[in-house]
Amino acid sequence: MLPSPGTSHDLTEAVLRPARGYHAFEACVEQLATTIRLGVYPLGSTLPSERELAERLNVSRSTLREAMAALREAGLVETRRGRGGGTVVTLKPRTPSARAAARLTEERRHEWLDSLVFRRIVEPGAAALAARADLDPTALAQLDAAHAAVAKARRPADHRQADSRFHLTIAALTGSSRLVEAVTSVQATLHEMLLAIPVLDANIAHSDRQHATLVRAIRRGNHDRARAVMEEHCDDTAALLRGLLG
Amino acid sequence: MLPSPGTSHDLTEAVLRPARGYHAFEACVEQLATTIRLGVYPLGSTLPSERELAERLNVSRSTLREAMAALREAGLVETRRGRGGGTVVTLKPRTPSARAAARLTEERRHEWLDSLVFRRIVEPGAAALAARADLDPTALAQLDAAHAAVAKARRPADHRQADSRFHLTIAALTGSSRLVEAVTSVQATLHEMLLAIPVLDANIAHSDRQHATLVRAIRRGNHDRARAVMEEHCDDTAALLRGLLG
DNA sequence: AGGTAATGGTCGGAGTTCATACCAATTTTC
DNA sequence: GAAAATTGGTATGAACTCCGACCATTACCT
Repeated sequence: MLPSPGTSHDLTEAVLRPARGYHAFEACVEQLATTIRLGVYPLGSTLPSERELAERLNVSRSTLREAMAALREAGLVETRRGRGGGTVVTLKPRTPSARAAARLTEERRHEWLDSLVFRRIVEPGAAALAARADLDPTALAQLDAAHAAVAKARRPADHRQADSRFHLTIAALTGSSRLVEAVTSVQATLHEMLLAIPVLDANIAHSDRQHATLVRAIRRGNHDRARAVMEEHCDDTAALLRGLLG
Repeated sequence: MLPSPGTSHDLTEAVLRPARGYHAFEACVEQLATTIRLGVYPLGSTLPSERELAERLNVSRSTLREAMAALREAGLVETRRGRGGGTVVTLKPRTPSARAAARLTEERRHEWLDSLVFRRIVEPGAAALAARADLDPTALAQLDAAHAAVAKARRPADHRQADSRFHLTIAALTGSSRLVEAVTSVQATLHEMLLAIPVLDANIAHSDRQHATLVRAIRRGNHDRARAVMEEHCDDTAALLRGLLG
């Protein structure tokens, strides 16, 4: 579906996209698994009830239940019945490892690189917007909490999850649901990519410094600075990934 | 575990989105109608064959045909059988008019405003990226053609379509399919909004000047300038719309 | 003129998804 | 301890979607 690079930039080719990529079932599995892996629902937390989730995802409960069964079978969650029961996250965050950067579809690779490009636009935009908004104390507390979680995380897997949450939190601060959607999607892909490469302490330290600078810029309302820092942050990650993934 | 649903900045609330908004049939109608109204397929042009469209939209031919039937019934297209036949666009571009800014769902209004926010991030990003890329002569020709079409358009309806195409063309120049998707979506919403307000010659002239500046910046590879101009362009349109739509 | 190819039009069975109702387990509440 | 409430578990039939094969029409090509 993706035109190979160099193909003519024909509008009609570029604009028409799959009207519906997956079946509802797959879409649910994908979204829930992503949500869990990104740490939106951390280890031990309880997901919303089936009925609520079904409504939220705009899917029948039957379909949602099939998705849940898949997650259960995959070991991401466990389920208890009865009032006060529900579905709890049991997945331990996966530790990044340097395996399997090979075995990549050309299409997949193209998708990944495209995500990096898109990210470099969307996330700096979100950062600038967050800096522009005047944030209420609650919002600032969320930002600080997310930032502290990243800074405190010791094990690489925890750091990875906290990092995702940090970036999602910034997007959520803007109050734009479309932005949140875009960042979620971008972070999901990014998460996949980062699992395929080795993690270096130096990279983490560098990243943490950028996070701190970013938070400062957002709190001060310096949107140009916030954007610039986030751009640099994205560029650094992208360079790392492009280098290691080809 | 789940914070109260009043917090608009809650991650778990913000991240979970409908896994699938429409049925395949509706999605097809929507996308095709949008594509036509945005002028990707101008009046008199022939759409791709049903088999090709079905594959492109990742939908069975039966479903696509139902969508086509809806478009036919709505008067957007006409269909002829046999080799050399196909489906041609018959919709005359609608003339913007000052009606029906009333009768807006609160949700709808929220969606519209959100689109303006998202646009202000995505389109300037696309412009900057297009300026950064070194464009081959074919690409430059497409850019110029799209620009010339906007500048030449006399009737408001034609201008509106040409404007959409111009913005889509810039996104397409970047070669990023995710960006094209984002801009398409944003332009579709924008199109709806602009149909609900009166069009002023002064606005059009102003917009045209910005287009010219933008094209110049892109051709020169001045990405900062390209972004700044596009930001201003978005801000101006947004201000107009926010003012007239409340 | 006749054959070929490309197009839309039609049909039927298989798989998904949906909506609804009801059952079962467990906690909370009184 | 009993009732109520909330949660997951199950079942059924309707509607939608998909796939594949085949038919009908028309233009192009030899």
